[in-house]
Amino acid sequence: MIPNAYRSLHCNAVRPEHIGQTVTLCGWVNSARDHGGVIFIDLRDREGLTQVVFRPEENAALAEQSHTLRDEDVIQVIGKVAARLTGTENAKLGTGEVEIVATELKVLNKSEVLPFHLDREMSNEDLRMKYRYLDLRRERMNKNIRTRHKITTAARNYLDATGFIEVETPILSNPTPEGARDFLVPARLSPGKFFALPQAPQQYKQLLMVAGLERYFQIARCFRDEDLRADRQPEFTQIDIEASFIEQNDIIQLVEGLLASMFKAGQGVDIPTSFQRITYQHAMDVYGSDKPDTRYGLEIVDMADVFANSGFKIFRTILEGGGVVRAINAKGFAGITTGQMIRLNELAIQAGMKVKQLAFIKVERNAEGVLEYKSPLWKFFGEDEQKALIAKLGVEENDIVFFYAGTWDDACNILGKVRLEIASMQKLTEGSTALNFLWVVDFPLLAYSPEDQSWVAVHHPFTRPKAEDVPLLNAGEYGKVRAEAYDVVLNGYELGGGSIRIHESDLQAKMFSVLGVTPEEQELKFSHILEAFKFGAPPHGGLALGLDRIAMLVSGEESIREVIAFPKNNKACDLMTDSPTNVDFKSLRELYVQSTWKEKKKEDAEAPAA
RNA sequence: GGAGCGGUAGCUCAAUUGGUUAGAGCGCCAGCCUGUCACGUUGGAGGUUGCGGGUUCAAGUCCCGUCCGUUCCGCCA
Repeated sequence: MIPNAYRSLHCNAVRPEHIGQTVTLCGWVNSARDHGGVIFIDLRDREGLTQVVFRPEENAALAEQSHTLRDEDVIQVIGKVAARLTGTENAKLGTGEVEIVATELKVLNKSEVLPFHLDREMSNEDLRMKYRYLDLRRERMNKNIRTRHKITTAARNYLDATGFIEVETPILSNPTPEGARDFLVPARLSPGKFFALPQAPQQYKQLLMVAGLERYFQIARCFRDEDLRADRQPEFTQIDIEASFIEQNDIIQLVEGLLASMFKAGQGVDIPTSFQRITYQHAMDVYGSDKPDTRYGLEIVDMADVFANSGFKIFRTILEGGGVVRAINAKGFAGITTGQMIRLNELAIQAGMKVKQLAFIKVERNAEGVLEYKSPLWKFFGEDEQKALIAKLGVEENDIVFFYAGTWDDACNILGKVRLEIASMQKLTEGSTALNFLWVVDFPLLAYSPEDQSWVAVHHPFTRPKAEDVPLLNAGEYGKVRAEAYDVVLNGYELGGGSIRIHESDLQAKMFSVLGVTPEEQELKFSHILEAFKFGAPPHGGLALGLDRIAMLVSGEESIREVIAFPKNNKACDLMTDSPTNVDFKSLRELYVQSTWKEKKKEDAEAPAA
């Protein structure tokens, strides 16, 4: 801290070495302990606390003044640093061996009583958001905001050191044809036209590669007008990266180093700089998710070989029809409650399960000490099947095995969700400090959308197909084409993702046509990028990391709201500033915009009862 | 758009099967208190139980509607 007229030290900096010195401190009254005679004030600034003592026998007028201090008053104190009386040291404070014997007190600003306690956790989110500036005074929030600063700085430093150049791209840009809903901004000088806020600087960063920048990054604010979640806000921040003359492996190594520097800065931990890599296919098969949490097992096991010739007709028929039979062994979860079972089934039904109940086998020892396989379907299995099943799943006493038989898509989706819910019910990650980073690679390039009755890009339309799969693309086997795309995952959270891009205009045009973008639309919406690719676009690729999620995980929080200074609530409103807000007719008219929104009519209270 | 959980004093929560004047801790205000650090202590103020309707002799509690918060599903290239 640079001393100035307001203060000579931060509160937390006062140490025994200062004993005898006169210091000036500023801050907030954290607590005032008035003993009638002597008064203690804990003075707080952003760095910490120092105890200030006022004694009537030394300065009666000053002591009298100190009686009027209330919590959160902003004050300046001049005083002499003294050792605390023997036996009154406070080991809980960094400054607990010393105190300031005040000689001058200036009240810089009185505070009204706060609407909530700063030193206690709150459950009233409304109130926290309305008084966010007070919420941020709390130690936890102060720490979160500063941790975010540290990891952002670490990222900047790392990327600068590895040759990346920070470039700002436009916030006012064009709507994205596919993907999330855009926030629109009316363009007054182009009547009737609109800008959109960027969902990501995707096209700009690729054009910077065409521009020959070779290595670009940006701490980029992005906007998506979709419904919110604990880890999704309408505006959020990405560490956006793009580089030329690189391959997937180069990006992966770069990002491993980048994340290591960020976790080092934020948490002080050294994470391994070579993460496990698994294919999308493997992730879906074994975890039923493309962002698997590998802090626990509960792996999904394919049971096709066990049931291929099963006497249990349902399983056999599904297998013969090209479906799958898969199982999860929840170790030690035979004590599942009825309520938990109901919840699992509800979850599975919501995820697309066609039957009412998940098939299961529960293994418990009965009163006679004999192992019992309690299950609606155990009796349908032959003895060999039973043995094979037990061996394959490692079934033991107190386990419960859940089955799903159906299409591969449904099995992944349903068992993936069941797996997460069981882990939550069994509290498998409680108290865990594990950081399970991994890469998911070889994503499919395209997925068929039954709603749109067309193929859509799994990542985005600029993603490069794997070279060896291009023949499949040309042959129209769209579902089998894999992409040069990769996601980085931590403990079940997608931290970021990216791809090697298409840099040839003919391949890009081919991709657009597969996606059902007509030549006219291509010309209208993408002519700039298609044209740019004709002028010597280098091979390039990149990735974007969700800074908010990383900050959340580094801080051990469960919502990104806790690491964003001024977040929006569930309805995308800011309760502090009461935004969004109505605008008057004149403002709208200037923009050539008219609202069609009508307030719902109140129910006719006057109407006679029917 | 759908589902779950929640809404009681400024804050955090309690209130049995529907039954007395809706309580506690913290905070606040006032008094006392010269070594506390979540100071102590005595007293006091503070409530449209989110809102509207209904059932009932009686509703914080049951029913219907609605609003708000939150979590999840849908959605998020």
